[in-house]
Amino acid sequence: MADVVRADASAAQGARTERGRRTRQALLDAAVHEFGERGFHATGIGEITRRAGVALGSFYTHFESKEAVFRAAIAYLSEGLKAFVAPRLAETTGAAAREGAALSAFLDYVDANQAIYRIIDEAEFVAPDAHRAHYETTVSRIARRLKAGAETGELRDGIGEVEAWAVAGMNVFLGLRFGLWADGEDRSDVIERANRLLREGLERRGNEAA
Amino acid sequence: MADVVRADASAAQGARTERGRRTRQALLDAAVHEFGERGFHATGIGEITRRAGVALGSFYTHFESKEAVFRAAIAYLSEGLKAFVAPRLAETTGAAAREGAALSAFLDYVDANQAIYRIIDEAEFVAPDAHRAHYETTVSRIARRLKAGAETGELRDGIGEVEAWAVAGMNVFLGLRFGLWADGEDRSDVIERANRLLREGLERRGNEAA
Amino acid sequence: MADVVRADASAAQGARTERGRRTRQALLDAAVHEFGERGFHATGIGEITRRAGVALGSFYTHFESKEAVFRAAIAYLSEGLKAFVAPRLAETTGAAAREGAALSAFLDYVDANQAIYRIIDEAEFVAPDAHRAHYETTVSRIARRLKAGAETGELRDGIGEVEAWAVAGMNVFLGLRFGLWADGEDRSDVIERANRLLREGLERRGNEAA
Amino acid sequence: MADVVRADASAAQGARTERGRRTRQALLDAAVHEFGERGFHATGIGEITRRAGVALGSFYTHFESKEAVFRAAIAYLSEGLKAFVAPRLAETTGAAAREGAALSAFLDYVDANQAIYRIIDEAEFVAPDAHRAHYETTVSRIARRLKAGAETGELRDGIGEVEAWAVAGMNVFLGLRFGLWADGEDRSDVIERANRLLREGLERRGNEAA
DNA sequence: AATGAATGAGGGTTCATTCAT
DNA sequence: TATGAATGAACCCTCATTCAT
Repeated sequence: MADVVRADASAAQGARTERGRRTRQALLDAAVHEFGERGFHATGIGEITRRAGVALGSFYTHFESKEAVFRAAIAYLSEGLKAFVAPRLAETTGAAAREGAALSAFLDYVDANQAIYRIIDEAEFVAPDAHRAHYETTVSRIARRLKAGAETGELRDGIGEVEAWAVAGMNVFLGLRFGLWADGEDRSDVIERANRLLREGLERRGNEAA
Repeated sequence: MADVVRADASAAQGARTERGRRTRQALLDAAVHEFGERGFHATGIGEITRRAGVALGSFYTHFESKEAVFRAAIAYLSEGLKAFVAPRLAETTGAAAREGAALSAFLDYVDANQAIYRIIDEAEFVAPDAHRAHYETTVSRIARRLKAGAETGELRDGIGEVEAWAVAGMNVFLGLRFGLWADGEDRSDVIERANRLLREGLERRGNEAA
Repeated sequence: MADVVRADASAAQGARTERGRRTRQALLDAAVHEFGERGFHATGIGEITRRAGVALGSFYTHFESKEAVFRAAIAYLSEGLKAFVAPRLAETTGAAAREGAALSAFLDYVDANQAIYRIIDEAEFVAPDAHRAHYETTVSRIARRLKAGAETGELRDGIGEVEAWAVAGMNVFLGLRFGLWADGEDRSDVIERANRLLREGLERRGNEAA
Repeated sequence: MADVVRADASAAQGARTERGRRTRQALLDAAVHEFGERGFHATGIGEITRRAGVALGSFYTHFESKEAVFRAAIAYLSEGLKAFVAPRLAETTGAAAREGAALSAFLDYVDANQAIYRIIDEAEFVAPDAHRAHYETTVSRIARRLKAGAETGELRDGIGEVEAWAVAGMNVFLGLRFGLWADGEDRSDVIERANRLLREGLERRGNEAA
């Protein structure tokens, strides 16, 4: 996710002074919240600047357009997620366990950053390239992990892109249902079940008989 | 999907005469295409009526509002998908095979109705209740099938909502990548791999050793 | 002037009904007045619609943009001027007299349509092509008359574009000073002097001596 | 033209130090170019300062407002023109020849300072008083020359303001067509024709017969 | 039912000018 | 003097919806 399309204007304009950098960050934070709560189309520039505590016109000192903040918001959340998940993966050993850790970390991140769902989903319409780039990066990270697991002999040989997209879809939907729409479910149970599905599949094994 | 929230105006207004029924259908078709191509916000009523070949004002003879056609479009696609998938499931036996058939049918439907992705995804922002209802219905259908598989002994006991959401996510993401964004991949390979993942999981079995 | 660049939207949109035609004309009249009084940049769409007695949005039912009405206004005045001058020329005989009649008619038109100056002058910045086209058409009309005068033997041979531009400039500046900025001067004296300049030039003739 | 309305801030502010004087001049030069290329309304302060190589805020150290630089630009060009034309007039004898020299010099000035047209024309809307003052000064200079010619007996008696405005219009339009919009025409021919028109008029003389 | 003109609130963006450093 | 961020009024245009025919 680190290298999601970067179309924001951070370099092109503004942010020459420390004060400018702070204002830009305030605007970006405000945008993440507003977009997350109301969505891109329902959010006006005025709402972003009001939340950031600056004048309307100041917005354009730091971002080229509404779409530009939106893209900046995607990059911000994408990178935030990556930074949040990485250490949790690092401290986990075992290919299957690592996928469980990834899901677990993802659920935790969603808890604290609910905006990520709406923003990345809405990107399908507002910034299709960034949307696709986000998922492709995500999936390629998963694919890399799965291939590493195959190399150590923990996972089956021949695992590739299809499996990675399947895992990504699983995580995203579980994050939607048990992260964003969480309703008091036992989260460790969710993770354990997802992990078992990934490890063993759904079929009854011979030695599991009645 | 049949019972997705019905907030459209089909019953409330219009459709009294045959002519009216045809106009309404032309508008609905046009809306599905326009929403699918441009998205809800980028599509104007005028574009729908132009595509349908009727005057602007006529739109409101058949639909209460823009949101109303959008909901009608969701219902239309939802029901279309259900009607398309059902017979393919009916002719398949075996719990695992049935999930493969469901995915296969879904991919085929997406091929012919690419609008379904954009419309249902955008519903998250435009008609959140319909969006959520769509997924919950989808998942509950999967859950019912999985439970049936457990009862026949083909699948593990205890399979429930978590697994159903996981399967749904898998299907949706594979449909996105290998249906909507298809790029010449071998589709039967996709289905086979997804099915194997679902049946056996990803771990190397003991008897698979070198 | 009849064939000044026509970039207005009269054909493309609106004006399908009689009511529409009336509204469009009201907007055009209002635009001519506002542009004439305040200029293009100082005039807002709201001022035009207020003067026309219609809602703001209605403007865009009839014109594509602010620039489009401006171009329509140029064409309107250009054609109005031509229609006003033509009969006065028709009833005049003699090449030199005809130029005097043209100036005289022009001064009268300016009296009643002061907007023409500001609108055509401002076109240099707002619609440069229309501006240039206006002058080129004007000049070519003058050139045609001068050549006709040369053919009848009233005017010198070899008169061409240069002389036509000179005459045009003379007329425009006299119109500016003694039409738009008129300050009680005797207009017939102006016309007579201009005409004499055109016929005889400024040099003292031999037979005029003291 | 020297005494065109001076509303610029040159005296009022800035220009205390040598550095300040240089910055002010850089801004004025930049403004002349930008106004000449894009026009008053399409030119932003930021474009002027960028071209001048100074920070945005510095603009207001040297000019009171955008209108103020515009007026300064008018004065600058007006005076430049006068300074350019004067020596060419001084070295010419004969009333008619002097008008030819004036036109010739004007065309040469326009070549090198195309901005003069757009800036002075746009002044009609931006600084009407300066615009009018510019033309009145120009015309009064012409009138003075014509009257001098009448006094020496070269030109007819009774020549006055009307003739001066006519000459001014001629020059301006010839400058527009054969200076600004020049298209490879033979300039000396233009000057000769204009001069002949001024001296002799357009009518065929008796002694010109076939 | 159908038509197309009319409505007006709302939104993104610009830009001359001011301010703090 | 110079800098560049900050300000906020103003403006053009869009578009869902209503209305008169």
